[in-house]
Amino acid sequence: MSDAALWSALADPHRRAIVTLLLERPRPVGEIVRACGLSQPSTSKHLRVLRDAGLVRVRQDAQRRVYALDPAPMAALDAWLAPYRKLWNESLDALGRRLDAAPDDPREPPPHPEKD
Amino acid sequence: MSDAALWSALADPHRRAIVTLLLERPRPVGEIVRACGLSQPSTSKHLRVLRDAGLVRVRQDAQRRVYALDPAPMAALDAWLAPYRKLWNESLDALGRRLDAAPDDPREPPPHPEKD
DNA sequence: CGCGTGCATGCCTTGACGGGAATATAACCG
DNA sequence: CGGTTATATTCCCGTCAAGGCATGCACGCG
Repeated sequence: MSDAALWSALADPHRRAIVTLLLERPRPVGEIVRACGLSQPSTSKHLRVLRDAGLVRVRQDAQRRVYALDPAPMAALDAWLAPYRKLWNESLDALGRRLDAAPDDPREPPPHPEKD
Repeated sequence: MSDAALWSALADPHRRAIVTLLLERPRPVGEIVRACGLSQPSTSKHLRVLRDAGLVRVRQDAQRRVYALDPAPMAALDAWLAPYRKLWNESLDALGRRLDAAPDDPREPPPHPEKD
């Protein structure tokens, strides 16, 4: 599961900030450094993690390295999330209904927990 | 922002496994322990993290604690992911068509979206 | 009641991670 | 070539999280 690299890459707030930053447009390292208020080495290390996760690609422009977002790996997140998506729609929907509905409606859905 | 709790909760592979496990049905702790091969205390601690992130709810049934998934917080992940979703659709589409549109492209390694 | 079961919590150790400073590397400029 | 800019890498340290063990706690049962 190389999902692991993806999740752990995005688990860090600074890295999510960088990704969000690159959502607007590609940026050179120096700009990212200034934007997220970290030291240049730390930023470079974060960028390395993102690169290893496949989330960003780098293009060399003279001495500068311009980092660009590659959103493709996030499709894996979306795929992982997919089974839950319909669930939370149901539950949010059911919640609103329940708060507003009859006092004695059934609480347990058909799929009953088994086992003793 | 409690996004942090959510992301860090799901960043751990064991916790993702637990969540996936609870996707099928609610389960008591003992069952989760057996399923993910950790010690009971470790499992309980993971469950605590998931509970703090709002991802699971617990129902007491005699001595047993039955954990159930609460997918609602994942909507936040979905929301975060939303801006990228259209991007990766575009890029996947464009990827097969024109990998390199830059006129001055130096020599980028072939951007292979392969998983290892 | 006391005891066994099922789970949570506290303590401790270890390993991974993040941050900064210093240093290395690469590219441009003169 | 030497110097300067822009970024990557290394070293070191503090912090934190994960895991196991021992223990505490609640509940049900005999």
